[in-house]
Order: sequence, then C-alpha cells, then structure tokens
Amino acid sequence: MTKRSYHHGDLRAALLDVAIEAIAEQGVAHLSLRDCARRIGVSHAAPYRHFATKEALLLALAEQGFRWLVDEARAAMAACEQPAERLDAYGVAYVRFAVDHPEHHRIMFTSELSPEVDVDGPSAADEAFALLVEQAAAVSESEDPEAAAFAYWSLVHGMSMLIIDGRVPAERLASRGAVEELARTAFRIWRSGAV
Amino acid sequence: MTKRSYHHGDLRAALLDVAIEAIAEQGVAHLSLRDCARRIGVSHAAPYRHFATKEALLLALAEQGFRWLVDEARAAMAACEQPAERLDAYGVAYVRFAVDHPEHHRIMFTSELSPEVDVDGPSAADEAFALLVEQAAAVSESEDPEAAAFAYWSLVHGMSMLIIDGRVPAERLASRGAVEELARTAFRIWRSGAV
DNA sequence: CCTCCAGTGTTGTCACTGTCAACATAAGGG
DNA sequence: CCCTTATGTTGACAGTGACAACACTGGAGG
Repeated sequence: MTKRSYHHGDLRAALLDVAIEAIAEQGVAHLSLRDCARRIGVSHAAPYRHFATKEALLLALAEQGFRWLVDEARAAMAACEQPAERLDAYGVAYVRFAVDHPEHHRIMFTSELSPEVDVDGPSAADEAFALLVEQAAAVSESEDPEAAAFAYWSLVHGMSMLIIDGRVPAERLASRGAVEELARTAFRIWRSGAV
Repeated sequence: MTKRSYHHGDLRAALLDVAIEAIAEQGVAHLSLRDCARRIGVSHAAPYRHFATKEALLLALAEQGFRWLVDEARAAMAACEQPAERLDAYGVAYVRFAVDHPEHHRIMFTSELSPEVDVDGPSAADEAFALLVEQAAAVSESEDPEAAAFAYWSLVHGMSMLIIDGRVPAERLASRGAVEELARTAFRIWRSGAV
C-alpha cells in the first residue's frame, strides 16, 4: 500500500492481477502494458523486466489459469469415490471455473499463443487434459479412452464457452448453483440419448 | 488486376477477404487496418469509409461467418429426411465449418464484440441457433428442447474449438473425412452412455 | 450533353502503443 | 564495505487507430 520506493516488491504478480482487471474492463484487444504499468504506478517499461513481450504476459496468465483449474478440479474430485462421480465433478468444476474466471478461460484457449514448444516439461494445460483422460479412462471400460475424454472435454468446454459468451439466457444462470444444474442437465440429456 | 484509378470497385468485400488473410498469417491480435489497406493498395484511411472502426470490421466478419454457417448447415440437412439425421448433419457441418474457416469461427465467438444490440432484426447468429433449436426440438420428444439444443450445441462447439486450437492430435485429423468421423464418434460415445 | 453532388479515396495529423537501449537505484552476498 | 545483479526509469522510434480537411468521379436530374 505505502509507496515502495523504486522497487515494487512483486511487480510480476501485480502485473498479472492488474492485467486481468484491465481485460475484464476493456477486453483483451485493448490490453496495454503501458496502462497496466500506469495502474500499478510504475514506469512504462518496467513490465519488460518480467515479460519479454505482451504475448508473454498473456501466456503467463494462461499458465496460471490452467494451474488453478487443475487445483480446483482435484479439490472437487477429492470428495467423490465412484469414478463416474469423479468425472462429473471434474466437468462441473471445469464449467464453474470458466464462469468464475471468464477472462482466464478465454486466454487459456486463445490458440494463437504458444507456438513455441516449452522445454520445461509438460505445461499445466497438458496436465489438465491428462487428468481428464485419466478420469474418463476409469469410467469407459473398453472404449478408446482418449476419444471418450475428447468427447467429454468437448461438451464441458463448449458449455463453458457458450455461457461466458452470453449465449445462454440469463434466467438459466440466476443462482450460483444454476451453473452446476445446467451442466448436470446437459450430461443427463446426452446420456439418455434424448438428443 | 489492372489499376482501377481512384475508385476500387468493391473495397468493402476486398477488406473482408484481405483481413481474413492477414489474420490467418499473423493472428487477430496483430490485425491492422493500415496493413489491410496496404495489401489492397489503397490509402491508410480508406477502410474508414466502410467500417467505422476496426471492431466493426471484425463484427462484419462474424456476421459473414454466421451466414455461411447457416447456408452450409441447411445444405447439409437438405439431404436428410429423419429428424435425427438432420440434427447430426447440422452438427457435422458445424464442426466442418470451424475446421474450414477457423479464423471466422474464432471471431464469431469472440464475445467481446457486439455489446450494442442490433436493431435490424435478429442477427445471423440468432438464426443459426434458432435453426439448431428447431432440429433439436424435432428429435427430443418431451424434454426441454432448448436445454437439449444447448447440450447439443455445447458438444459441437467444444469439439470445434478444441480442434482448431490444436488440442486434438494430428493423427486423428489426417483426412478430410476424419473430421466427420471424429464428430460422429463423439456423438456415439455420449449416446451410448460410455462416458 | 452538362452540372453538381453524394459516395468514395487521399493526405495530414494526433495521441497512444510495443519495444529497445542507455542509465539509475537498491539489496544482498563476498 | 563494496560491487554485482536484479529491478526500475527515461528517452526514443516506428507503427497504429482514428479523425478532419480535401480531391476525385460517376451517375441522377435537368
């Protein structure tokens, strides 16, 4: 709070926070590193000590998002014992994460980023998918487990996107529990073969 | 080809074309109206006679995309008689459209656009969803048809996104027919209750 | 056929941005 | 205690979106 003269303390984290704030206000297209610096009260070139490029900042946000997602998914699954329950807990957590962190979710799946392959092990994104495949494999006995995981991922990913893009009528999203209800309804409809 | 002195002829259409080209090359984040003008061989302010703003250009691309999607979906469904077949034809067309026009697809679902409600009737996007609801309603007898449509849309939308974001291994997308196969496999897996 | 005007393209300009290079300051290990 | 190194600052440059003022031109109405 008090003015930390010259050195900020944790500018990198502050940039990540303030960037999400700015994106929520003005959209990712209008994100400006200079504006972020201004909000923090630091010079316009300071961000470059922490991110080589604006894209690098966005990549860091995506990585952060995937790590949070994995954490939340693990926490949600911890309460379940049956494989099927665990899988759906993941699904619900996935959609809830998107609703709670729409900016992160959108950045996480902005493919134009990350053309260069990271050398430092599998990314958090890979971990999130691997975790999903694992759960799906535990449910579908004989099927191609990767295909099943892909189908499952598609459904929850599509739901997330459509919700945060405002394609779902507001009255279906009234309460917080509504998101979970919506997700479980979609699961039920598909599994019942009604569509 | 020959230099059309002063007046271009159809600069608006040329801008839409060249914008998609530029986006495919450099990503939507690096789209520049001045660069588009340069590619066409027109002055840097000419685009503003046709689009009030860069966002307006992107909105026009989205509208164009939804119109194409509706056309292709209608064409695909025309060959089918059974409601269930028609619905799946829509779904396959949806995914195929995304694969064939990834830039359009991404722009179409970049929610940060279109905050102002259009007055001139329902947008092409609304039409696309209405068409889907119609097909879904014809299939699911007693269920909430909108919920069923939403579930269906979620699956095909998620598949599209994951594919164009490069989350599907390349070997599953070898041939053109592979996309259709992938989509139908996902439908089957869900309907069989295997996941 | 002429005129004139609305639509379209141009030139010039402004504030702002991403990025880099050169410099300043702090913080902590030898 | 000093000096290396990480971090922050200042200054600069080219490129951008957007606007205003101006130029060209094709076609409608006389």
